[in-house]
Amino acid sequence: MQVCLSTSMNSFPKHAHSLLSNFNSPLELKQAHALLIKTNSPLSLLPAYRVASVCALSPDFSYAHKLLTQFPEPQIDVWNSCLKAFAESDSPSDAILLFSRLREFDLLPNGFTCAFVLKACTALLDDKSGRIIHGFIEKLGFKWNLVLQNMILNFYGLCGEMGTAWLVFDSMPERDVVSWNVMITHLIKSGDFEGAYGLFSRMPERNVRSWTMMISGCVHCGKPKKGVELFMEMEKMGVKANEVTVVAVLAACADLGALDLGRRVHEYSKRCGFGRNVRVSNTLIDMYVKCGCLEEARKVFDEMEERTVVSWSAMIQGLAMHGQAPDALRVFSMMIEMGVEPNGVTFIGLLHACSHMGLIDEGRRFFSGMTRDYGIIPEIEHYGCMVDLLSRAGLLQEAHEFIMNMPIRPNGVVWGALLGGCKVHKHVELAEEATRHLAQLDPLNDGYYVVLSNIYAEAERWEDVARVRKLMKNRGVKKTPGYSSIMVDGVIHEFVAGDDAHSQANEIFGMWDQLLAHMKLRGYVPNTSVVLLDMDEKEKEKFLYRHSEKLALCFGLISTQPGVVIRIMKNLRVCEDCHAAFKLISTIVNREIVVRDRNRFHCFKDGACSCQDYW
DNA sequence: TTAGGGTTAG
Repeated sequence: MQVCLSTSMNSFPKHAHSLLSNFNSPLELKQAHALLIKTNSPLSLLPAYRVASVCALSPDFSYAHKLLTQFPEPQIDVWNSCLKAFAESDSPSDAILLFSRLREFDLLPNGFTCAFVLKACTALLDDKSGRIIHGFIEKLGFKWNLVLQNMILNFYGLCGEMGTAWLVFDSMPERDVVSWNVMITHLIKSGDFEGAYGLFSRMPERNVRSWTMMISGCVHCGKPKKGVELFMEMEKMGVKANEVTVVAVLAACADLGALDLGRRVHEYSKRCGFGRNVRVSNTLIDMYVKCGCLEEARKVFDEMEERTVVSWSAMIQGLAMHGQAPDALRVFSMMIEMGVEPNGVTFIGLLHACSHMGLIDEGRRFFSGMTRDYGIIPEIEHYGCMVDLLSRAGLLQEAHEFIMNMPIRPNGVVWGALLGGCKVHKHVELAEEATRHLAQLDPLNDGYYVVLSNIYAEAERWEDVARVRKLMKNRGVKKTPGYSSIMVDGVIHEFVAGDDAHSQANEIFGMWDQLLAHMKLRGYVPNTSVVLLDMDEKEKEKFLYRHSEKLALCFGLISTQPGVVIRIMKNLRVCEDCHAAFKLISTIVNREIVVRDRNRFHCFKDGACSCQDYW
């Protein structure tokens, strides 16, 4: 053997040594292999671990496989290295293929073997092979291995087999924090929030991951308030938040519009040096956007050293939500100039921007350009944006034709967008058609019945209004009550229409009376047409003056210092009368009023709104 | 060898 090697060293003095021990690529390995064959040297001259790992880098599985099966004195460790590499490669199924040949070589799998094959099964979501490995692990007595058990739990969770995951979890002789965390994460993903929270409450010990998972789980399950509460509890217990925790709690702040906490977390994040983390910055952009602070979002965006397509898309979407379509389009141009490839979400933001500002031609161009120039196939969301764009602009027939010609089946949102346009442009027939589809697609969504009933009310078709109400009652659909909230000194105050339950109700009503007097001097006429109830004018006015957003605004005015920006959140859309009133009030009190409604922002300043009355 | 994170139409 030594002779052969020295012969080869003499023939290829410079490359031989390096080739035989330092190969790092499949090509170099093939050259080294060829050298051994040429010099009649044994394969064992190649270091086994290196063979295994480089084999797995090769797209040529059969070559790797051949080399491994020819290897003298097969060792399970060498196979394991190869299995690991294949499990982590682009074709994890090769790991399973390799595993199936172990028996031919009289090799007994050990715990690592199972771990790597299980990893491959997990990557492939191959529950058949996974079950075989699970059986294997039990048969071979690796049950004591907690890591393997946790991997099995994770595997069943990923395959969506929570029943089996519970069986494994319940039968585990001991569990560590990972076992609990794995169960919680999959319960959240399967939509069982209560189950996940139940486990979280019962955990014997929690680490920062447990807290983070639960906070982000709250956000994903639509419980951002609970997420914020958990974050506070976590802080109280002295658990230090990391980048991932910061992302989770910022997402909760974004959903809640909790600017104070969002700012505090931003400061904390800077102190901890998380500022360079792209995901943290992306979430900060979104948080500031959704808390109505476009300038601060822009500042975070501008200061980023590295931006991904998500950063650009979040900024475009933010500008769209704030009615800054020209800026959104400029940011898109910058993105393209910098060579960042847009994705489907980028175009949702762009179409959203166009739709909210009535930029019909630009919207049409983006819609056709996304496939032509960037190869992105429009999805249902893009069609939804287009229907919204056309319907808002009053092109209702075109929107209808667009829906009829869609290559994918329109969903409730698409017909809902047409219905919204019918409300603005008072088109009863098309509204009825849209509602017929919506009754099939989304029969329990109260919003659509309410819009149709409002369309009839505006046309003074009270019998039809009554008919829709009856339909809602028969189907058990209830109207979501509208409410507005405002945060003062860290406390959220919520108001519903006609609310007199607030401890300062009298001062709130007094403030409204003062404002009303000023507004009337400036030509305000209450727009009672938005009160869609069959009652007399005076009653309607009284009703109008107690809208939840007006109450929240008056409370904001009596409880904050002059000049401070007032931020209000509303769960539904702002009504037309409140919109007109807020424009006037912004001049009377010389304040900026930011209202976040169901799907966009209205920034009232000096008698105008950032939406330019197009919403 | 095991668990957590960002933008998404009305």
